[in-house]
Amino acid sequence: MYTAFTVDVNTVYKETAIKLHSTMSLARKAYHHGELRESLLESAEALLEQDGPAGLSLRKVGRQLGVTPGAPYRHFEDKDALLAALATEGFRKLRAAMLATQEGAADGQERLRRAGVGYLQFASAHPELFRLMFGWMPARDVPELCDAGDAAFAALEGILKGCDEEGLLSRSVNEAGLLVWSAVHGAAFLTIDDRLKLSEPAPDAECVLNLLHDGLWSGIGRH
Amino acid sequence: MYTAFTVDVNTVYKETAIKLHSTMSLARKAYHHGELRESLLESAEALLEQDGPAGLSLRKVGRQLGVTPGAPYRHFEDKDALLAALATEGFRKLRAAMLATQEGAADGQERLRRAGVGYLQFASAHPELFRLMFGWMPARDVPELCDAGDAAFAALEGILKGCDEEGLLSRSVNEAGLLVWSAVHGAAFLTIDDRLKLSEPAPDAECVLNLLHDGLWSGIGRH
DNA sequence: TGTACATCAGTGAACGCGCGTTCACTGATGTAC
DNA sequence: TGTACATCAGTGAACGCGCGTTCACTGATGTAC
Repeated sequence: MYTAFTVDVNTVYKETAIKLHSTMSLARKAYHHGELRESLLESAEALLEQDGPAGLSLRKVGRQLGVTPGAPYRHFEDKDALLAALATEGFRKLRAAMLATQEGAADGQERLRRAGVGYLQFASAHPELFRLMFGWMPARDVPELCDAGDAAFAALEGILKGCDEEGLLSRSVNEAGLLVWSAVHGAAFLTIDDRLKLSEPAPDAECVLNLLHDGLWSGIGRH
Repeated sequence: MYTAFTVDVNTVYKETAIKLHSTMSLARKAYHHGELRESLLESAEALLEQDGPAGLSLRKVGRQLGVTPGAPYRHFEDKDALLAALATEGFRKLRAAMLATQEGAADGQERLRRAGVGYLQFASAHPELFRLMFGWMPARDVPELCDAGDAAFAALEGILKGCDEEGLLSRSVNEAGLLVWSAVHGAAFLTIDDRLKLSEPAPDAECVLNLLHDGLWSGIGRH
């Protein structure tokens, strides 16, 4: 029984990258990794953020996990499937980021502001993933991926509908949505491409979004 | 003298992809291409738009031009240099697109609108190039490329300054710039990623931009 | 509780591929006299 | 105008590389009895 070694292994090898699990943990190397699918996704995202999309290869991900080149194929049909799973997870996280701080918001306007901050923070935290999600997704039509993308957009739409019901909007939900989404999405890209030199040091997500929010809400024109 | 064949060649081989030039043109195959640098850039952009960044290789570009794999190295130090040149040219075209229809505009507001339309049209016409310009540029700091990018931004800034001098703006040029650029940039990405399902068929650049413009100028909130 | 066995999740070697890049070369161009 | 020659812009063969993917295999797991 390998499990007999659990304790020693945990202390002796904790400095190695090998992750130990209660049900497997063993001397040096597990034949069965145990959570390879999750680990692949994690490693792939780390690699993506580090080297960009061109630097992401299945072999590298496997290598980083101490696993054979063929191993990932037990969990993903091919490389594209891994990327799709990555993007899908990304959309879920993006949605979660928008909705994370909704509680306790006074009104629709404040809910919208908070969702925008979440959007920008997500993009800043995962720039390459964000690019992958938006630049690459249309190529493949994976239902799961599309659903996750739609759900993220639906979160924004829901908040705007709330605004509308509260009588806050001067135009249709669709028009307001186009404007709001464009502005936040554009700001996200400009931020991760480091094209915003508004101040030194670079302004954080909340600050950028407050500027956007004020401008969007009341316009840039003199009335 | 090969030039003696010019006329015949032009008629006989016009169906082949070989481009003939007054100073070289010859039987079937020129040793010296004549305009290889320009041709490489053209072919590379076509390939980029067709297959995306992953599908762009120097060898393919050369092949498409009927030239040896080594030939491009007479004109570009390496692949990155070609990409940088492509992006540089892209920023020049983007700037030109923004400024192309400025003449005859009644005021700053109209100038801003037209610049926005140009921006959107450029992105629609060259989606992959647009992505390359914005996603990839920060990696390398090629002075020419940075200059071209700055010049494009400066065009927008100039128009906004004009608006400011005409007393049209309710906020600073910097704040208005962040908002306007974000909105148009975001709309550009959403457009090329085909995420805007406002209407069927998809709205054109002018239409999307008019919506943005109205919203930006007067805000989405009820006053 | 123990044993047999189907299933699962890895191994590791191999495949063919297209890529970026180098290099010694050669044909074409253009310039000096 | 003609000739010699330096320079330029190609050739084509070769290099090593890392990649995605396949495949027969085997160790580990979990389930039925």
